[in-house]
Amino acid sequence: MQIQIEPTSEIPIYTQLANQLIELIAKSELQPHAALPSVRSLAADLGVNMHTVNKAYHELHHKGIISVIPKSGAVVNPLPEKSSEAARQRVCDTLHPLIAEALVYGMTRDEILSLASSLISEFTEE
Amino acid sequence: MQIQIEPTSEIPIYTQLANQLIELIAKSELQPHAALPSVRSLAADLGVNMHTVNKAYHELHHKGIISVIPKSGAVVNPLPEKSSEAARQRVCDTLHPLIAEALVYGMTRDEILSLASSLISEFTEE
DNA sequence: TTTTTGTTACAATATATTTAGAACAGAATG
DNA sequence: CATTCTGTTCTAAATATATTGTAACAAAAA
Repeated sequence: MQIQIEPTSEIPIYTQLANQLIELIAKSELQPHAALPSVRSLAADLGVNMHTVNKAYHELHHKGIISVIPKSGAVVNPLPEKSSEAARQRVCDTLHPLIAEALVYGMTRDEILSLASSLISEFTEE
Repeated sequence: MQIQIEPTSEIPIYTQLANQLIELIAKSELQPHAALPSVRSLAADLGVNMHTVNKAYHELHHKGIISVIPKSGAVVNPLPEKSSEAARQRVCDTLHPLIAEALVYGMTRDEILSLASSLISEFTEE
């Protein structure tokens, strides 16, 4: 489980962890039905508190990306064949201000779209 | 200045404000060299504290989007003809985990790219 | 049966967010 | 020139969030 936490980052540790787990799933390095490490063992590996890992897991659970089975553990959910409306809305809400920022930075439509395209390739072609 | 703040949002007020100002600039409703309202007047309009508006302005200043002239006021910077490497990096850093999330939600490459494209149009064609 | 698991509870610390009040000096306005 | 407005700075306080620690519990797994 190749995960790097930067304790001095302005991004909360639980968010860093949730993001990196999402990226591992997107790259299929964590496949559907795969069991995630226990909150205690992953916390020990990363040098953070159990509750911090637990918080990351529950954020992923809330987004429907993993299932947390009480007293047992967490497993990766299968990728839905069709994205839910709620999921698309979540992506849209985050993407909206980011697109505005990119435009204000002087990025062109093509620059933005090819950046997005290359980031997608990074996950789907590795 | 059509800005709506949601006090109960999990997104900090100063971030909501900064994002909406960026969107106004992206839509050219706030044009280059336009003066932003004083921190006191905008704070009064929005029903928030002066320091909260000040924090939003300085975040935009830090991103190079506006200039804050001491003891005078804030003005919108001209859109750069060419996006800086730092700006592109900032967009990339935010876009990277979002793309991963969209893929894990089951969104296809085309769904993601056409969502991005339509969001770009929303700013450039209105 | 023993170990491991997530869960829950209480507590403590640190940081971030938001508000408030006041004072200051430079800029803008009349 | 005098007044008003401006962002800046400072202190202060309240609230929320983030992180860690310890402990105990009951269910699952070994």
